[in-house]
Amino acid sequence: MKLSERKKKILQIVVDDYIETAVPVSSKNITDKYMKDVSSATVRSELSALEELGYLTQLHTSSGRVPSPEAYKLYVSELMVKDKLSVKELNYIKKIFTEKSGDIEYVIKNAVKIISELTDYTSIGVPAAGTDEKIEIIKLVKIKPDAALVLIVTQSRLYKDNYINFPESVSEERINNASDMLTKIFAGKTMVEVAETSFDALAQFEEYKEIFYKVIDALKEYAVRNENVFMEGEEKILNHPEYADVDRIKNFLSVVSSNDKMVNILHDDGRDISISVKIGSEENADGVPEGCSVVSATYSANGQKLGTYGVIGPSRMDYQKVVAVLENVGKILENILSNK
Amino acid sequence: MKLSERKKKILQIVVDDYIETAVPVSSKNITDKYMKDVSSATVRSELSALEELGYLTQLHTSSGRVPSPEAYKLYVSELMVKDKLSVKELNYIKKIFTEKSGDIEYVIKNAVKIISELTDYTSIGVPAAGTDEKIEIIKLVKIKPDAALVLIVTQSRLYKDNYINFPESVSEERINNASDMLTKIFAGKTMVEVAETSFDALAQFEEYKEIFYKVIDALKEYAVRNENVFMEGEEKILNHPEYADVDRIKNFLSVVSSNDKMVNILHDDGRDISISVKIGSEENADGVPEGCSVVSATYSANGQKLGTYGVIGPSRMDYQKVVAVLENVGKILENILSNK
DNA sequence: AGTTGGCAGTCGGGCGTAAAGAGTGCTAAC
DNA sequence: GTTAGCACTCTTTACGCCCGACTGCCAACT
Repeated sequence: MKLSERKKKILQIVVDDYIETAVPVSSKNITDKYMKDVSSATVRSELSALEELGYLTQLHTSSGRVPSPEAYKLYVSELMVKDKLSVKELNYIKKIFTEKSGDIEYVIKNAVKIISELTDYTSIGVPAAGTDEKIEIIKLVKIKPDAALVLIVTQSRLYKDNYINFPESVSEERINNASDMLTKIFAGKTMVEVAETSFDALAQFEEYKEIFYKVIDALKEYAVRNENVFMEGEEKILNHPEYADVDRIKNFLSVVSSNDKMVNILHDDGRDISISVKIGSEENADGVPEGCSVVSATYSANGQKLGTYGVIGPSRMDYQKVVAVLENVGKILENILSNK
Repeated sequence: MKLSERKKKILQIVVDDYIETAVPVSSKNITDKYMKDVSSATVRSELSALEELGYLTQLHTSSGRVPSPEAYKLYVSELMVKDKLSVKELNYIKKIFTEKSGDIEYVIKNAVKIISELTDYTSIGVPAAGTDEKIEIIKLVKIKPDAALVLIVTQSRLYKDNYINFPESVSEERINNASDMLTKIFAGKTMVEVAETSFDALAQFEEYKEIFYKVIDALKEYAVRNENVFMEGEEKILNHPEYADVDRIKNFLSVVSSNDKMVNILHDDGRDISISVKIGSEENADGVPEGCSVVSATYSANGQKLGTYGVIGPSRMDYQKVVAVLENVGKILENILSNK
């Protein structure tokens, strides 16, 4: 079902116009604004054909046409004219990322913020799971007489959110020894492996075994714990006229504020494409709410996946801008992080 | 302007009924449901008097009465019957807090989650600023050949979100030495003090001064960095009929998703009360949106403020439940944390 | 003096009708 | 293949209307 050039052009016009105005597009509107060389009747028959093909729908008999999810897909993959960011915007992105440094979570937080600012949509990010990376260092840091912070360093991540408590005070020396031994034992294994193995052999380390078991528990917890989802501008969805309806808002927010659902939606499909576009529809149970689209990208540095970032908004989304922003943030990010 | 007992009773009835039903309360409704001993005409004159006193308002001449912010204030401080949590709810709270441990941020996250679950409102929490506490330990932990994590331990907090990068690889020994020296130099001072002092004297430490200055920068950043605001259930506001209006939702979300604004609202006023209730109105520029109320409490353990937690929702809020939940979560939390 | 029933007055919400407006689909002619 | 024209459909808005829900006031009662 190849589309004629004119059909493509008209479809592009419909999508562009609908994205801009949020108003169903009529044949007259098309001829007036974009195609003065033909009459509205001609366009009408083309529109009718495009509807037959599943690219357009009508809300009711006497309304203009609205793009279907299929139309958006085609638009993004073939019809859309790619946007370029202004120099100002590019510099802004660069500035943020060179000023700040830190671990992946911090980078993602900033990326999400920038993306939301530049696109004016709700933006989201999840760090790539590092639990299948090899452990490099395990370190216990004594914080209180009877408590220590468990740090796990893998190639791309630092896990630093778990604590262990001891029944009584433990000397710094013991803790340092334990750190060194743990690193020796577990370096080269992944957290998932550690979580799945039983370490009966550790029982031999008499005086340390208690600490070891606690650390293993901490490791296991990291392995199953959900990744943080970072989000910015969840209220921006309200700026769009299709979200004047409270039920839709409710639905949107309930999806967006559920970490599990967002991780699921953002989870990259292993496909090796830079930018993925998911468009919500009734059948598509991907988790993307109907009428919503998610545009996302997975960024890497030195061959290691860093995380997935994206934008969620109405299907009637400014894909040109969004794709441009995601691509550029990605490029700049990967450059900076790879050079390190 | 003391209210007669009957006026108080009627005002209480109006607030109770309005909280329950969200419908303006009429005189007939009152006599039918709550005061069968008098006629509606009698109640009408009382209502009229209460309106005169500023406790009630009418949306239009032929509507029932709605409580004013003043009425809610009086209701919470004098009229309301305190609620008790069920044993099931109490056990649920206890279970969560004994199972989990960790630093303050983790505790707050959990508290906020529980509060939102039990009250069914949007709940929020901010850790108390620890930047005016005395530093106990400064520790640099080598993560990569040329990068270290900066840990600062104060009495109640652990700061663990700042990194420093070195131009070249630095040995573990040097880093450990630096940690020890830094702890000696800065222990007993607060981060705010450190941020305000200039440490020209450090220039003498030749080979360490570079590391020192970077750590001081990190300290300064902690000192000015905004506290995290934890939030749960921001979509729950939509369950209330007064938030059927998109503009109000927008306003609510824009306040709630601004960390600065929330910190401002939650900032405890130094007053030594356990539970604070702020009710939004036009004049009151406290930052609480009109039509909203914030109920919050500041929790401490061992004389040290831990953080402020609360609930934000429509002024027509189930104060009985909310106050009970906040009080009990606080009690349980303080018990558990003090015994440690 | 406080309370009550009754009644007039006000306002909002729901409903049907009417008219206007926006678009389409179809057809006959070019 | 394209076009102008026309009939048809459906939404939106407005208007008028009536009903119901309250209140406020007043005169009568306890």
